[in-house]
Amino acid sequence: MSGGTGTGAGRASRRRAPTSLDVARLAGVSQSTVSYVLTGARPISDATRRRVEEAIEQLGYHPNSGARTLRSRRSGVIGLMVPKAHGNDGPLMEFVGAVAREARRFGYDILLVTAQEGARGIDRVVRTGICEALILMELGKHDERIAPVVDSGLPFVTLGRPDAVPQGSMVDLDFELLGSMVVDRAEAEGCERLLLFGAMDGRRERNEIARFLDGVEVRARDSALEVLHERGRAAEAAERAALLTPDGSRTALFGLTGAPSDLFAYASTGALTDPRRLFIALTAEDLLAISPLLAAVPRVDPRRTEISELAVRELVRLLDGDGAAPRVQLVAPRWLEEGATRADELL
Amino acid sequence: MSGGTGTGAGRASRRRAPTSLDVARLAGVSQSTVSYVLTGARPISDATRRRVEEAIEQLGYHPNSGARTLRSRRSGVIGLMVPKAHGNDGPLMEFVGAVAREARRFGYDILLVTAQEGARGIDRVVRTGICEALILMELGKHDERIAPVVDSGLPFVTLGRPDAVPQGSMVDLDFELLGSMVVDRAEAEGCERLLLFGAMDGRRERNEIARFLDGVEVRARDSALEVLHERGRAAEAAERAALLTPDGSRTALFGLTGAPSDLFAYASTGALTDPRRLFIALTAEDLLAISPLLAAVPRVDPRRTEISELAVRELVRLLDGDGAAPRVQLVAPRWLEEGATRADELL
DNA sequence: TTGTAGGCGTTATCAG
DNA sequence: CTGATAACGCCTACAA
Repeated sequence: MSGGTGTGAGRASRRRAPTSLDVARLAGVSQSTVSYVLTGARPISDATRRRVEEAIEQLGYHPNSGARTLRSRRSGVIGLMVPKAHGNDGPLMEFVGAVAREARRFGYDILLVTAQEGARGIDRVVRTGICEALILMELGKHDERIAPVVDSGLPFVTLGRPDAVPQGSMVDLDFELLGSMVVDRAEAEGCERLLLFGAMDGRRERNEIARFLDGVEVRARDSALEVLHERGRAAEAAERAALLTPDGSRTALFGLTGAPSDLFAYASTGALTDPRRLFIALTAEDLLAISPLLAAVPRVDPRRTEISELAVRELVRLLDGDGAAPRVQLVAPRWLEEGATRADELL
Repeated sequence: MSGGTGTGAGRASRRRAPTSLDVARLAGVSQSTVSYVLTGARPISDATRRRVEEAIEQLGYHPNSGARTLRSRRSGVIGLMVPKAHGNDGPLMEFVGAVAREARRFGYDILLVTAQEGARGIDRVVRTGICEALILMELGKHDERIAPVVDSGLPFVTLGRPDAVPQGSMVDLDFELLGSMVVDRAEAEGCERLLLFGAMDGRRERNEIARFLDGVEVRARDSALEVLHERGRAAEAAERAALLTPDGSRTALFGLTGAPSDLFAYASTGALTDPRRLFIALTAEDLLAISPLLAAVPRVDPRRTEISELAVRELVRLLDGDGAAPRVQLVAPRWLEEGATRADELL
């Protein structure tokens, strides 16, 4: 490419983009053949396929999205309903990024639908045909936004389950399993008590906490472990745990929700220096990653990336498989052990 | 609505969506009239307008996005290039959410383009006509993804400036101003020294840090303030600051980057208990919001929401105004004072 | 102030 | 295995 208007950094001459007809002419075939090469909806001889692909390459042809959507009624776009960020939105971005990446692997793009738009927003992206499927995050138990989704008949997946919505699939962390895992762990660590903190009892209406507590309860039923709840903050829980723990016994401390900063602060005062009496575990929030003090505490991986990817794959299954039935999939939490539980090393 | 197929939660009968022709028939006008009512591209009498709007309402009509895009070459979609999350992505989500909300205010939707896709991804959304404009986040100094954007001739805005890209607009925090603000503040606080931490010198290649340091340098030139750099972490900087500070004098400590956890830990040891000797300030990361220990420290608001909104409005200006020239807009940082600088209250 | 008609670029149904 | 051709739903000159 010597001179003229090459592919190079020319002055953004906004000349008409090549169409499939241009490709067809260059390849010496009909327009429909080009389409069939692209969609693979019909067998094409290797010879012509090659010619078409060369023409596509040569012209830098990209099929027009609007025309394709209009004709095929498939936009290749998945709507992602994101909640309005509240406080620490790091985890949220992890979901969003993972969803977007995985969607691309299957040829889909992600369009953001903010929670702020409410049911109208869902209605809009669905009725205008912008989105051909939906992923819904942090749906409330009886969310107004579920109606237009179900009404549309489009396939959808919810991340975290509000209540059973039989028309769509669901992907979530297995909070019930997590509950039993925590009980198991506490016992394995030789604890006599398990003290839960993070305002768990105040949030029975939140499904994930209810399920976690169910898991704890069921598993603790045939166990000698005493389960206690702490209304307040982590530091208070830790203090109470220390008071509750006689010499020679041990107490486990577990917080489901994020924001362990006060525990962090409490730990740094040296009040949690006896690992023989206290076993501490948390859910893995990004905060911990940057906090050397809590890096050694066992954490539960909430598996956000896996959940996001699974949600996308499930949606693709619903889109591809014609009469694929919706289903619920739970992802098992995992213990992350980056170090021993040596609270005496916290400082 | 008694029986039959009302608007209610019927069994998602995916019947054909109403078209503008349906609306026209119901309103007793021609199809084009419906279009003109919607686009406002031609004056319509109040009577017919009302009839059309009623028909639209009655049928629940939404214009088909594909058809509209195909015909008008405007998709109403803005591509948002998000970087791959690294560590603490809370700030990232703040940008994304604010961009999405503001875009909706102007009738645009946001499509995610992951950095992972690279230049190919940009090329794709641009050439297929999915996006009619772009917002680029965290572009590298000489980013490969800038070429296809410029080539496309589409309007775009960068958040944070890599290097001058005269074809597009830019919106960013005024880091130079921030530099001078920090120097000013240090002087106002009666400090003799300003100690900067957060690996600033190691990241001269990052434009924002370079600009911040420029601001510091220029402002400190005609000042008695001594400016020092700390390679290491916040805690080390604080320790060094304490060592450097003779009785009766005072040192300012400022960290530009986030992740102040080690300063946090350091503060909680009681090592920073003398506010007469140390003045501490930080950029406001979300981490601080949940950390009672650092809540009282003066922070700089990086104004992510304002920057995001401004970026969207700038893009709308480029899209609407025909020959609107690209420009650079810097947002002034602000001091957040939620409390005095009383390090002795940190614990 | 309103109606008529052509075409945007693709897919998919006809034939061959 | 491949070609011609009719929509998909909307916008917008051109006519009236």
